[in-house]
Amino acid sequence: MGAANEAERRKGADTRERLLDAAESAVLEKGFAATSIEELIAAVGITKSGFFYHFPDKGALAKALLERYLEREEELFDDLFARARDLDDDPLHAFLIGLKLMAEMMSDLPAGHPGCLVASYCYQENLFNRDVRDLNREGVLRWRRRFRSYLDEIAARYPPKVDVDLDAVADMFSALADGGIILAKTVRDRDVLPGQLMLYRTFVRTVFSGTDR
Amino acid sequence: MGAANEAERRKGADTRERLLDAAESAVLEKGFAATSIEELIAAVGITKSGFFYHFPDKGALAKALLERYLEREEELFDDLFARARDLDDDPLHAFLIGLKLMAEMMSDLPAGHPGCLVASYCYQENLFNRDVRDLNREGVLRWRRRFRSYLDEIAARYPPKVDVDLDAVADMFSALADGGIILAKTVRDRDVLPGQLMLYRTFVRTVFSGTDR
DNA sequence: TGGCCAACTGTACCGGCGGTACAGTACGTT
DNA sequence: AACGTACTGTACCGCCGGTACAGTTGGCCA
Repeated sequence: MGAANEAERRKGADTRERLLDAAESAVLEKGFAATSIEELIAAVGITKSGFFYHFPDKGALAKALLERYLEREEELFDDLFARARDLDDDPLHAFLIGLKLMAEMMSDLPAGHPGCLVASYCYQENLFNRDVRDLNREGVLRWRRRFRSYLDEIAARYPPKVDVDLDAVADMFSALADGGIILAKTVRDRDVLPGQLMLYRTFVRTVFSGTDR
Repeated sequence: MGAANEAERRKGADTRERLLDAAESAVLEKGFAATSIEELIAAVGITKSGFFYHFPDKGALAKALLERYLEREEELFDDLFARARDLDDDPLHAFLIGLKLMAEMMSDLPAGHPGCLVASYCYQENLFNRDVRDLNREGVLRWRRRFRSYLDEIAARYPPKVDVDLDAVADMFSALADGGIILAKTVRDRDVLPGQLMLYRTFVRTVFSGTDR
């Protein structure tokens, strides 16, 4: 059907990706409103008309950007915790390994974590329509469900030593990650984010195993 | 010297405060770049000339806004932890009371927490000059020093049961607060932020007293 | 080889906004 | 009556986001 030109299609998809790349870093550095279409097309090397060929308006760019970001995060989490589970079949130990891998990954980013789009969008919510805001919300709720399922599995084998709401403990990861990114960026110290993730790790360990180390 | 009109001066200071009020809520809702001078003067009921009488340019508004915000936060923390200390002279118990007061205060905000300017500015850092970025950094470092001093006092009486970096535990409050605000805003659930603060409280309790309740 | 289609370019235009410049004014204090 | 504060009014500039739409390039297939 339609079929048409494969090489052209690849080229188009590539340009679109490069627009999203340029947009992502710009948005994380100065926000969506201050990210001009002109700078994006200059970075990619196309004209303004070219931009509007790929996105009907700036809002469509915002949506596509967030969708791609959330998908990539999901893949990263899937991958990382699957690897951790391969290393240890015990749910608690696997989770602790996963958190350590995450902290190491953050620590290895040479320029520090570039930022979280969810947090960026959150502080500019009125710029976006309902679609995008709901997308953001669903993204966070998916993180909650993911961590909650890990924690449920852990709690089944290790009854919590402390009285905590597991949804809150699940959210705590996201909160510490987003908060840690903000602190790391503003004090300009790459080590803050991995430090916070490792603190989450010791919290989870003490909640379920009650022991240090 | 100069002395001059007292009533006029009060009126001018009042208009300036109202400009800052309008700017603060607007910035937290859609970011600094998307906050137009025109909407601020419309909200306050003055003309554009009036705005530029109070601030030489938009950058000066950004700086004044952040300065006021940081001062108010400082006062709030001073006040709240002083009250907590009045209720219990033990540093650990006082700190735990302070955290509970904080959580209750956040819980009582009818529309949820309006947002943290530090976080908002962090995700728009390239819009601001060095002055403002350094101000933001100093603000966060002041929070760290404050909580670190509480924790040092606690650690002197209650040796930590878990091996943790006290600077990281101090930062953890800020990270959970900022992260909690983001989660609460994006999932649109006021209870998330107080929940995270209470989790920080149980973490601190288990680190220093090692017991649940 | 001719036509199709994806992926653009070129040109023109609009309105909003940040910012500048500066003259004028209302009003309380001295 | 004079002075300073806190503005208003008017006019203007340049940039940028956004729209509209017609034209062009270059692989691919029949």
